Formats: sequence, C-alpha cells, structure tokens
Amino acid sequence: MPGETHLKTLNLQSWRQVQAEIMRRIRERIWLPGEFIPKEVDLANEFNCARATVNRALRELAEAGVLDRKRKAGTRVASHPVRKAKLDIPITRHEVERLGATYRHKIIDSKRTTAPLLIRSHLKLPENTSMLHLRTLHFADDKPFMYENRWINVNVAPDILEADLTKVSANEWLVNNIPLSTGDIAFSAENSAAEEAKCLEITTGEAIFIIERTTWSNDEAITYARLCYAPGFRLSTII
Amino acid sequence: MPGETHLKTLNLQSWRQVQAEIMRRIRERIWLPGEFIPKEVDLANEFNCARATVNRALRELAEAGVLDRKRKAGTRVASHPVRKAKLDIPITRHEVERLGATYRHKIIDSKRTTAPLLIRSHLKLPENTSMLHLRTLHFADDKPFMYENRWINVNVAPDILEADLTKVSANEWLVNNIPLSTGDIAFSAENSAAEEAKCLEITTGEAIFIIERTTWSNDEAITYARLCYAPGFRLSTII
DNA sequence: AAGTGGTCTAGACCACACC
DNA sequence: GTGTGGTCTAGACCACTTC
Repeated sequence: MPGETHLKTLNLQSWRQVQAEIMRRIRERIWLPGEFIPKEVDLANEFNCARATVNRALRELAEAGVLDRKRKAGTRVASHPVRKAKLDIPITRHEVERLGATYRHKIIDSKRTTAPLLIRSHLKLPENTSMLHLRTLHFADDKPFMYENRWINVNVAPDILEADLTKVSANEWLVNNIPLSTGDIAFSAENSAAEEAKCLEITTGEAIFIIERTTWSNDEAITYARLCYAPGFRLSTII
Repeated sequence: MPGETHLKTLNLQSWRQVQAEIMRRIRERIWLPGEFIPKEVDLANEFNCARATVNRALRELAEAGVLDRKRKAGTRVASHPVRKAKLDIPITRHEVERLGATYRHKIIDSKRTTAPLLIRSHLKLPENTSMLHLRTLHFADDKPFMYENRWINVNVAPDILEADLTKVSANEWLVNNIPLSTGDIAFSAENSAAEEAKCLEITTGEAIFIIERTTWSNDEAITYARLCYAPGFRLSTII
C-alpha cells in the first residue's frame, strides 16, 4: 500500500497481549538477560498502542522481578530474576474450612500480665505495658491443627478484653477490628517442645512448622503470635 | 467565594495519596468491613483528580485483598481481609551472600537415569523420560546450609548436560537459561532422615525446613527440587 | 437495560539518573 | 542538560453483573 511504512508493527491492543509478547521474547531468548529492551515509546509504536498500555505491561513485569527499570537508563531483562511468591495468609478458621474440615478452637489459658523481656523488646514496648497472654488450640475435625501462643497489647485493642474469644478467635477478632495493620511474618521448622507436643498430641521432638507474626498499627505493636502447626502441614502457592 | 460549591473536596494529586486516604478511612473505621464505598467517579470528584488516578489506587488495594470490587455492584471493604505475603525466592548463592557468608557448593552425586514413579507422575512425564538426578550440598562459610535433591528433565534442557555444574549450580543455570518458567512451591517441616542429616552434619531427626519446587515451561515439566535447609533457617518477609 | 469497574488513548508534565 | 520512565488528565468505549 502506498504510504505505508515498512517497519513491522503488531496490533496488540491490550496490556495483557503486550505483556505476553514481552514474555515470549524473553522466554525465547530474543531478548537476553541483562540486555536493554526498546524504550516505551518505541514499543508503543511497534505494537500500535498507547505508551500507557506498554507502561502498564512493563510495570507489572518489573514488579514481578522479570525486568529492571530505571529512569534515564531504560529497561533491561533482569539478569538474575528473583522469583516472587505470593502467599495468602488466611485466618485459621478459613484455612481449616478450606481443607474441608470442621473448625473449632479452645482457649487453654488467658491472662492479663506484663510481657517477658524478649517479647517486650521485640514489640518495642515499655516495661509495664499491660498485655493479654493467650494460648489457644485450633482443631480441624477435632484433631489438633495448630497451637497458638499470642501476646496482645491491650492499650491498642482495649475492646478485646470484652470480646468473647471462645466464640471468635483472637486472630479473627483482631483482623476484623483492627483492619489494615502491617507486620512481619517468618517461617521456620523446629523440634516440638514438650508443652507444644502435648497440646498437639504428638511426640516431643516431632518436627513442627512455625509461623511467627508481629503486627503493627501506626508504628504501635498490636500483637505477637507464634503458631505451631501439627506435622503434615504444608504451605503452598504457585509462583 | 461566589460560585464555589460547598461539597468538601480534598486535593489529592497522586494515586499514593488517594490510596493513603482510602486506607485511613478503613483503618479508622469510617468505612466498615463489608460496606460499599463511593464509586470511582464520586471519589475522583471528591479528591479533585482523574478517575484513572482513583482507579489505580483502588485496583492495587483490591489486589492486596483489602477491597472487593465487582463491576456493576461496586467496591466494598473486604469483610475478611486475606493478607498477602510476598516472598522473594532468590537463588541459593544470593541467599547465602546476603547473609554475609561465602558461598560454595559441592555435587554429591550426578546421574543420568529415569525417574521413580512418584517423581514421574508429579511431573506428568512418560515412563522412559531421560532425566538428570543431582544431589548437591550448598555451603555458607563452609558450613552446610542446604541439601538439594533435584530431578531435571533433560529433554527440555539438553544443554545442561554440557554445563559445568561445579561452577554454576543447577539452580542458577536453570534460572539463567530457562527464563520465565512457572511453577509451584511448598514449605513444610520434617524430621531429617539419616541421609539428609549426614549431609547437613546434624543429628538424625533434627527438624529441617523443606522447600519443594516444581518448575514448568510451556506446560512441560523442567525440574523438581526438594531443598532441605539446615536448622536455624528462617524465611521471613513483611506483610 | 443500566450501572459499575476495566481499559485504552493522546497528550502533557514531572522526577530521577546519568552526563 | 538530556533522556528515560513515572504519573496525571480528560475522554471514550467496553465488559461484566445485576436488575
């Protein structure tokens, strides 16, 4: 056709198509790790779409660790793609119900007290902070599923003292009543201690999966929890 | 001023500011869990910004599990906010180096063979698929850090047979040479078996953290790996 | 049928990094 | 200074869902 340029252009009209094409070129090693790829404007021309569309496709790939982007420098294929796994951290009741089991929980112990030094310093709390110390056992179909050892800063969540924690677990109460907290989470493996083993009805020393969670709201510590999962527990996701 | 409306409007000019304001309203329980929030157009008016800006702020919160969005229905605060943790899964060498230690690895065993039924069925491979079976020990400052048991489908990655895996670990070779694979990953805790304990120089039965990874490229299985981490290993992230 | 979010466009300006 | 990505805007149309 007269007037038509002879540059190859595609017609990719959604950011997903653009993303798929980018990924294809990386997967098929058309663009090698560490190499710069064309800039947004050029890709937009090639793909016959707006720059914003290319931007969205590339931005998400950068977030996923597939691309490295820098202003002025440009965009390159990540040399050492760090895979990012996304894990859903549901409340325990949902976790159990998703397995098709019936959930219930039992409070083993509940005390108003001050926290030991280790917990206090981790939560950056002063010496006499009043806390609620809870030990709870969660069941799946009447089999011990998880043993929870939790410290709650009652200054941040005073209402929890009036809550009936035998009906709604502390876990669930906090999620519903202190929304949008931040925090950190750590996974590890440990040999069960005598107390933990007894609660979970396993042999002392059996390997248990541990999740430790610390939760903050506006830079103030809300709660620290150590969750001990019965043997057989697996945490899995797609990557 | 004459002509000025008396609707309260804010001046939030970046999607981050909008997001922060939304989060504030949820955190301070101005908008309750399960409740609908105003639609994008209305928020854009209130915040004095474009609808696209509001859209980006809300979209990211929905991805994070804080909001539930549906066309026609509208946007509501999630009733049971499922927290999503993002985990970086680096290659082992980087993981060790990030801890400030010196990395090296040693191949314990390397064989061309066919896989046992369990592995084959997990990877959905036919009976006589030729595989490479590798057992590798990874060190941090000459202390055993992780024991890796890996099966590789050599049909998908024939070049790996020519690679010098004593210089670059299989892990790293695969990441660099088969980019953009998908897969699944699972975390668990186990008591170490005799073989694993011997390699990691620990007592048989000591709890070890297990990562199992299966990797696919275009629906074809590339590799299955079982990674056994020495006691003390923690996987952590912010949430 | 109608209302909401999902996305695309074309253009503009800004912020950062490298010079 | 200069070039790249980062973001915002105003408007438009589409897709899904509920009615």
